[in-house]
Amino acid sequence: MSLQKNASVPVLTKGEKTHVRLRTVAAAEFAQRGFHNTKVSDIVQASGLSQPTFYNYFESKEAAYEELVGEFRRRLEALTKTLLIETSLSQQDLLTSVGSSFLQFFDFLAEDPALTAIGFFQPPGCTATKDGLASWIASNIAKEQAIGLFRSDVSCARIGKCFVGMIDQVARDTLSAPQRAEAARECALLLCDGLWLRG
Amino acid sequence: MSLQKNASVPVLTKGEKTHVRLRTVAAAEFAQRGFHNTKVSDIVQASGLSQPTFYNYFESKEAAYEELVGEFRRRLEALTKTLLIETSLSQQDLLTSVGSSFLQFFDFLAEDPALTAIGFFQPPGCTATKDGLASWIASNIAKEQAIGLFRSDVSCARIGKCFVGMIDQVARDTLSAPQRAEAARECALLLCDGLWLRG
Amino acid sequence: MSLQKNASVPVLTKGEKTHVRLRTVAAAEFAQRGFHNTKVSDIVQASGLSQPTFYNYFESKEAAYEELVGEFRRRLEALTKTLLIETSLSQQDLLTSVGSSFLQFFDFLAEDPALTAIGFFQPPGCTATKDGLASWIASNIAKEQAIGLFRSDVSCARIGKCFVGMIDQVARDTLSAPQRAEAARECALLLCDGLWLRG
Amino acid sequence: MSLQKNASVPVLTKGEKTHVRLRTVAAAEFAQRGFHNTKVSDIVQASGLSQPTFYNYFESKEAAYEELVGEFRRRLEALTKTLLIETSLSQQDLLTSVGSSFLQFFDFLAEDPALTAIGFFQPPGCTATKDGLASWIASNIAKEQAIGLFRSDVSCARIGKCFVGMIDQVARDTLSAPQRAEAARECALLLCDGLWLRG
DNA sequence: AATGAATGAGACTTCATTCAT
DNA sequence: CATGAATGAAGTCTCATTCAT
Repeated sequence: MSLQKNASVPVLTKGEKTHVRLRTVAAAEFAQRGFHNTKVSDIVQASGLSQPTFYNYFESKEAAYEELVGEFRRRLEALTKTLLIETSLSQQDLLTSVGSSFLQFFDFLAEDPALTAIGFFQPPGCTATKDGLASWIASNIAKEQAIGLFRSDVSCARIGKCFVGMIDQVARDTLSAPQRAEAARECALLLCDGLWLRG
Repeated sequence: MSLQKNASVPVLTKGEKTHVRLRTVAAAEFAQRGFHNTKVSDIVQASGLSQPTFYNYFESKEAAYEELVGEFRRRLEALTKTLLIETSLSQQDLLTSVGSSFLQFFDFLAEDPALTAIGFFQPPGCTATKDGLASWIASNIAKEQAIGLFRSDVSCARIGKCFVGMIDQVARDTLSAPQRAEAARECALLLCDGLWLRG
Repeated sequence: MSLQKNASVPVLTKGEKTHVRLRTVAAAEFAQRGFHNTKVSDIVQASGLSQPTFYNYFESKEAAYEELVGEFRRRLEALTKTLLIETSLSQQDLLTSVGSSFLQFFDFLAEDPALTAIGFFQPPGCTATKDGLASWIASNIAKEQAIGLFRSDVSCARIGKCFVGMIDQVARDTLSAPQRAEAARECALLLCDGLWLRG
Repeated sequence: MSLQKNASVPVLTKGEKTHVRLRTVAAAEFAQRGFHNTKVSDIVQASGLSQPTFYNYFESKEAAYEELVGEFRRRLEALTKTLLIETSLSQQDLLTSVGSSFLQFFDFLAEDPALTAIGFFQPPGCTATKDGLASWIASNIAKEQAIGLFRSDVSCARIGKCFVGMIDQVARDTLSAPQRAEAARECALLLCDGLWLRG
């Protein structure tokens, strides 16, 4: 038994545990009530702590919010990076692949609903997050256009925005895993195949 | 030419003019700063009026906001109703028609930017507005599916949401008239034709 | 037909009628809600008039209130003056006479309930009114003590206050005419005969 | 003598002391100016505190007022309960006993003049307090009538009201201890013996 | 005789934030 | 590490009152 072993188990000091608790509770409160309608006193009360303690761990209410939004964005960016398609595919495989991308976004957004609400759906942060996402996706698309996967007569930026818009509206509802799969399939179908009946 | 003719010109009383001014200024302030960061004192100051006057025309700050949001939604719903396609079209004409719908939405959203910000982009009202729009569009789509214009293997509700999501993200930027035309064309292309290159 | 005749019929100008209406409505509103909770806007709304009109007839909200209180006090003082007993009476007749005084007070207070509420039961005016009444009664009592009608080992001022206190508490409830008669009889009994059983 | 002894001395925390101070000052201010004319800013200024502090200890201005009125009523009810006469007495002793009851009320009302003003003399609470007192007294009287101490041809409710009315009017003036004794004696005389001279 | 329109002055209440312990 | 206690700074809303017509 080496000490190494303990290193893998997260050993949190009391202070770190408090920080985590505050972050978790803050996320839940912000998600439920929105930034403006959440009071610091709500957060500490739900945490069983006092107000000054909150300020031991966060510069301000706004800083706490930023911290949460920032965390969400980092995760989202990381995910997006993994979704780049790097090789040519058949149309059928492309459909599957795009569907998988949608699904991974939907799953990601469903994973931590409070954080998602704060980072993706709620003002004041949601706009910037979506702009970021749109540009990350656009940058993927640009590469995919370059290898001839996608049409190039629509700008990658535009496609990125449309992609984000679809995700945004569709993921707004809380969806079960099968519902997410279905939604991803339909979104892919729409985006790849287009709106109308084909002969 | 008799004085009668003036009867057709809207003659506003002083009070009505004040109401209009307050509404206009309030819309601008709300649009610029958001609901929570707009103070009644900002609005009246920018209107050259006193605070109590505000309360002569609106129940509360919130009521004023609702009034503006409501107005926006009514207009948006009316527009949407006019965009139903009622006859079968060739693929080419359909593309044009869908493009025209996008364009009309973009033009509408650009027409009164302050009101649009409040009703469409800003919390707390934007979610409900978009849900409304999605359902109005879905109801159009359902009819269009029924006459065989659009594929039916994706639910009209889903298509409505995707449509709204695209509009939302694309219209977020302030666009000039030609930019809007371009954007509408591309969105239509994407939604009708799909993402990839066709042989 | 002489013009004299019309003199007996109250011929009110439009302005006088408005004044009366405002006074009546104001009395009702003040009585119902109290001075502080009655808004000038309540009064004029209930009168079908506008706020500036109120100020055509009263200096201020407070002045209107004073006018009503003053009117009540004048009537009450006049009544009290008529209740002086000027001749010696048998004990039985005295009881009747004191009972009659109580009854006249109760009837008076029931006559115009709104005005009574304002002048007799409600602050801020009620204290002064009762002090006035107590002193008017005391002055009657003094004379009645002088002619040997009442005991003199309790000061007339004290008796006046007790009298007023009894009236106040007993008349607080809205009483029907028979209830008032009964109340007056009991009060007289108590005040003349005393609290206990006599052999 | 151990430190233990201090345990019997009420040790108030800083917060409790602040609460007490605010209550005391609030009572004085309310008593002096009345509820409507007392501003929270008056109270905190006279307490050397800031406005938010007031709201740390009371829900609202009204709640603070209620707290004071409630305290007064509780004390008054407790006192009244002790004044029930449970044994038969001679007329002379009864007079003394009733006089003592009056005196105890007068002393009680003089004890904490600010609280008395709020709970007993001032609107909006005074009416309910007096109704309460009248009914508590009536309930004593009922028992005293049952054992033949008092006449039963006047209802205990009526006697209760008269008793309260007398207390109310007589105690209105600020009286010194000897004046209170004199007042109590005269009131007892009046209530027991009646108004007129006896042979 | 009456009013549409406007306001000065101020009250209550809230909340993020800090100090001293 | 944690908190009891306190507050600066605002913000919404109310209401008696007045001006100009």
